[in-house]
Amino acid sequence: MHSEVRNAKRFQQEVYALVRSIPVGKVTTYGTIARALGAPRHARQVGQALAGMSEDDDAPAHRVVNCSGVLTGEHAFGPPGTMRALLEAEGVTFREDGRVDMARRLWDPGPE
DNA sequence: AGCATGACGCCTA
DNA sequence: ATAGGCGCCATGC
Repeated sequence: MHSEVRNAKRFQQEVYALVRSIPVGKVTTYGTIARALGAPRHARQVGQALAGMSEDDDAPAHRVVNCSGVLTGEHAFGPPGTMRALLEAEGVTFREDGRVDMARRLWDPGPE
């Protein structure tokens, strides 16, 4: 157990905590989360952290999309269409092209 | 140590 | 508006 791994785990926990505060009906992005955590160049690591989430985690990871409103984490929610269904059930609206309407649904906690 | 991979995002044409 | 190129950085082999 090296310190690098510990830090990665702590980062992972911080990501989950922030994801848990995303309001129902809203979405945020990997980059937005990274910035909020003071690590603006770690958008990829945010995705990595979510990929490592265990089944029983309560964090609503389906509310995290990429900066274009594309559901890039869709594959982690079982059958195709599941992630979108979860979001629509919460009132998230989609554009005709299948992307989330970011202009109206983006949630940004800002730097803390 | 080097190379590939990825739930990313900015810049450019 | 959008597709490609490229920078970024943790992980695994």
